[in-house]
This record gives sequence, structure tokens and C-alpha cells, in this order.
Amino acid sequence: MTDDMNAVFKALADPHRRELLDRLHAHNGQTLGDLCERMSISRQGVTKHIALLEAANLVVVMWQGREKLHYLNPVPIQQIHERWIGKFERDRLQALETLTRALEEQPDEQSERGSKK
Amino acid sequence: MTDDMNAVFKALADPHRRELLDRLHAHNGQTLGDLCERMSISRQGVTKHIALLEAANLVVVMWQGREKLHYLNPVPIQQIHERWIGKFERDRLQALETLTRALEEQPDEQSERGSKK
DNA sequence: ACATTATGCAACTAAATGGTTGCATGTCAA
DNA sequence: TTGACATGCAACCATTTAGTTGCATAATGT
Repeated sequence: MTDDMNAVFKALADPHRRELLDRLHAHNGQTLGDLCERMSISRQGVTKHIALLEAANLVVVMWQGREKLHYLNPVPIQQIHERWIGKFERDRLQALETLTRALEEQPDEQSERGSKK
Repeated sequence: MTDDMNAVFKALADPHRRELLDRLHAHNGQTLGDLCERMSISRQGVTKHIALLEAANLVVVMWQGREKLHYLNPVPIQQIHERWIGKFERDRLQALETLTRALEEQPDEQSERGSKK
């Protein structure tokens, strides 16, 4: 519970997993079968992705008979926002200003090396 | 410029890269050498990470003589927040409530299979 | 001019990742 | 009880990733 931020960022890094979160966001409490529908990968592929999402605590599951119901847990995302994104946004304007000023300081020497063939 | 969200998420998935962003956040405009200090990996390792951060447009570079100055670009992070995190946060309470209600509906059958040895 | 400094590029390796297939197991319904 | 359904587990493979080392190049200071 201390710093699984890493697991959360890793989990968010894959498009399929973000898709799964999006689907749960659209309709919470879906079964594995539901989540597999119109997914381009196999059921086991989806299972593996879900395992990561569970490990990151982004998805919690509940068994109901033979069905596995999946629920979105928005808390880790909230934490990312608070612990990590917030601090960048906070100085967004200031950072841009710093960059702008820096760029203006060397109007002659721009990307001499950056654009070499 | 359309959807490099994937590149951004991927870039954020690595602890070293987040560390680099943190360092630039603490002190903008550092050189490669600066950023390598007290980093546990080699300079080339750092270079590779920075390449990804640049590809994701999270860091912009400016050459000044032989020095490469790095600046944090907070815009993509801002976009993540707006396009992706915001929508989850928005229903945070509602989603938790849904989960809570769902859990209460089956007080008998919890994780019968989930806890099998 | 020369040594030093700041960086880039390329080749290579090890490990992690994303995907598959095959088979096993528990649950439901007839 | 039996067959179909929902899912899990394990082995395997291909690709990507994170890291290294070695050498090349451009700018700087003396």
C-alpha cells in the first residue's frame, strides 16, 4: 500500500489495459466473457492483462458462482493525480514561461546539432 | 500530435524516467551530465530514457554549444489528466458506491474460489 | 594545436512483456 | 449424471525493453 505507484503506471502503459478500464468505466461489473467481446486478443490474453490491473489494484473482482465480476477501482488513479500529476500541473504556466524565456535567450543558436544530417 | 497518449503512458511507466521528470521539475534546464549524477545507470542508459521522454514530448531539448539542455514539458501530463484521469475521478464516489452495493448483495458468497489453495 | 569535455551512435545481451495453445477445474442446467 | 460453460494454470514463443560497452564526433579551454 505504500508505493505500488509503479504497478499502477505499468498497468496504464498498455492500450489493451486502458481499453479494459474504459469498458469497466462505461459499464461496471462485467464478467471476463463480457470483457473479451470484440477484443482482438484471446481470452487468456485478456486474463493476463486483468491480472496486472488487479495487481495494481485498479480492478477488484468478485466471484459469483462461476462468473468473475470485475469492478473498476478509481482510487489508484486518484492517487496518481494527487501525488504526481498535480505537482506538474501546478507549475504548468510557470514552466512554460521558463522555457519560453530560455528559448528567447538564444535566438541565434537554435538546434545547430539537433538538425544535422 | 493526434494520439501519442500511448507514448506518454509508456514513458511514464518507468521509474527512472519518472525520476528524470522529477529532477527536471525540481530544477529545469539541466544538461545530460547533470541528469546523470547520482543515477544508478550509465550515461547511455539515461540517454535512452531521455529519448523516450522526448518522443513522448514530455521533455524538450535545446542545444547550447556542446551542452544539451533539458526542459520539462508539462502539457502531455495535463492532457492525460484532462482526457483520461478526469473521467475516472468524476465518478469516483459513484463507482465506489456501486461496488459497495454490489458487495452487499452477496454477503454469503464472497471469494469462494478466490481463496482456494 | 591539443587534451578534455559533452555528447551521439551502433552492436550486443539479458530480462520483461504480450501473445499463443492445450489442458484442467469448478459450476450450472437439463 | 452428464454436457456445456466460465474460468484458471502452465508451457512456450516472439518482440520489446533496459541495460551495457566501445568508439566517434563536435565544442571548449589552455
